[in-house]
Amino acid sequence: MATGRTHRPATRSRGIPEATVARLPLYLRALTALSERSVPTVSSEELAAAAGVNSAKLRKDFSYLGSYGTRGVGYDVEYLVYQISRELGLTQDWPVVIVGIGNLGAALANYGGFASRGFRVAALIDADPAMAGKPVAGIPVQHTDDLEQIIEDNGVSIGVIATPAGAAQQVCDRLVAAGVTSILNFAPTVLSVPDGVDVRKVDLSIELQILAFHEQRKAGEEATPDGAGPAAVTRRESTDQGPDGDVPAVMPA
Amino acid sequence: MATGRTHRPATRSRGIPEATVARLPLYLRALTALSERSVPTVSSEELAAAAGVNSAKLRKDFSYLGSYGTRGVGYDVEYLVYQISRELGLTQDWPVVIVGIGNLGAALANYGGFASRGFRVAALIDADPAMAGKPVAGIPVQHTDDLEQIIEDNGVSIGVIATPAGAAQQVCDRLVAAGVTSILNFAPTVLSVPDGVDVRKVDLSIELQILAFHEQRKAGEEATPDGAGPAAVTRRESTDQGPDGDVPAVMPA
DNA sequence: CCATCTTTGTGCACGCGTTCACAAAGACAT
DNA sequence: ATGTCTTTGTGAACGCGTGCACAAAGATGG
Repeated sequence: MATGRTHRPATRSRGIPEATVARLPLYLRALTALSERSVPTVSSEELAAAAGVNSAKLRKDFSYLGSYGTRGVGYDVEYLVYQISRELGLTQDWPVVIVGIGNLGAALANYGGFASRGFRVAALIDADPAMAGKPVAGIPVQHTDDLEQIIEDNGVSIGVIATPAGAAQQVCDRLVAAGVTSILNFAPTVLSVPDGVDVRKVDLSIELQILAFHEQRKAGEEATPDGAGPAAVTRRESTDQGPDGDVPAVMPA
Repeated sequence: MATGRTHRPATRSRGIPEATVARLPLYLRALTALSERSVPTVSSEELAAAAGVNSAKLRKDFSYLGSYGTRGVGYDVEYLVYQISRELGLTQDWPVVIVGIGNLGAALANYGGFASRGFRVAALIDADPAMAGKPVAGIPVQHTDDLEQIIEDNGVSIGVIATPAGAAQQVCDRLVAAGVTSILNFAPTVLSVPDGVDVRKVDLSIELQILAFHEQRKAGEEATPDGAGPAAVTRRESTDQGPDGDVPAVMPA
């Protein structure tokens, strides 16, 4: 998982558990694919397989939304697509601003997955004056000075931060002051926001580090006299200096 | 949270809970910043604030690694940086391949956060013959045909998939067959992998949808006769057609 | 050497999330 | 109308993660 909710300590939003909300987009995607293939109904078992989850979990998730299934038959695909879309708020238009148009910001601006689900890139904002006016993904980049005005003019409530870490908190503060109440943060920093503002974090480096942890564990399984992991892959040389190497830090960070 | 572990159902890897592992990179980042400012020691309270977590949680997390603190004083910054780095496997070199060099793939290749933490971009791979040989982030793009050879030559065990959704599973299968055992997936698809392979997913569109859900909830709080949410922002027109609108699906998906 | 003060490490309780297993509900055939 | 068969919806048990609150440990000063 590349994210971690920051604020809002798992408070059930309206009877719908946070964990369920996080899976709804997954179901929606699977259902949309079925819809395009004109499949009329689907069972919890089939849909669960397509979404990569347990079928009991899926049924319980849907039970929070209401009783939308038909026993003995399954769920009506089109109807469920609509219900989930409505629950997620995707039946309305969400203008979004992206702040920080570097490599990542530009990639996000070009990302098709946004526009296709009710999210409209209302503006691109960057602090570099040289960027101003230059079009990225067909949208002219605007300068940070006009941030507040842009937010207000477009009624933006969702902001995406793709700036360097050093600028993120400052940008965040300005977004919040201008009325933004939801932030998707790609900068590798902990943002502090007032109550009522939601922050979700996407950190590429953290994801890789978690993978590295598990990878190291797999590689080290050859040594454990334990259950003897099946066919331990010995691909990399062991840099270990014993289980308690006391060498002082050398990591560049 | 932009991620969700797919495989490996929360199995404690070696006494260290999955949730703790996911926070270690966060602590490491905060500690690195302290180290650069030459701060010798730090208390659990201070470090927790910097990492944005509860101090009791932080102490419990560290207790899984061992007793690295000194009561009455706190934790030695340099020592802790080393211990966490070692635990995460960052004291060794991790060659990584990125498959799919579009907007996102190119942005990832340029992303500095990788190289700075022991992750080395060993190769960039794309299916478009026109891309072959063209340098991105100083690294020449290679063709998909050579995928297996590249994995083997570089001893790669971590792969990043940034292809379109349609190609992801196929690329995944080839990566796994070639020996990759950890995958970071940016494509909006559920990947199926054999046991022993870890997949982490980063899905930008899902993150936005989760934010939209909470945003909608905030906006709709004006109507609830309940506790009367403080100063409900009435920024967007209510598209609601009653709490149980029975309109058939219209979403484009 | 003793007293005091700070901070760690953890026992414990609580709540959320997951999963099993089954009763209720409806479709469908006869 | 009745019986069978499929699939939903959910009660209940279990396990993980979180946070409180405190005892143990060590530093520091007299």
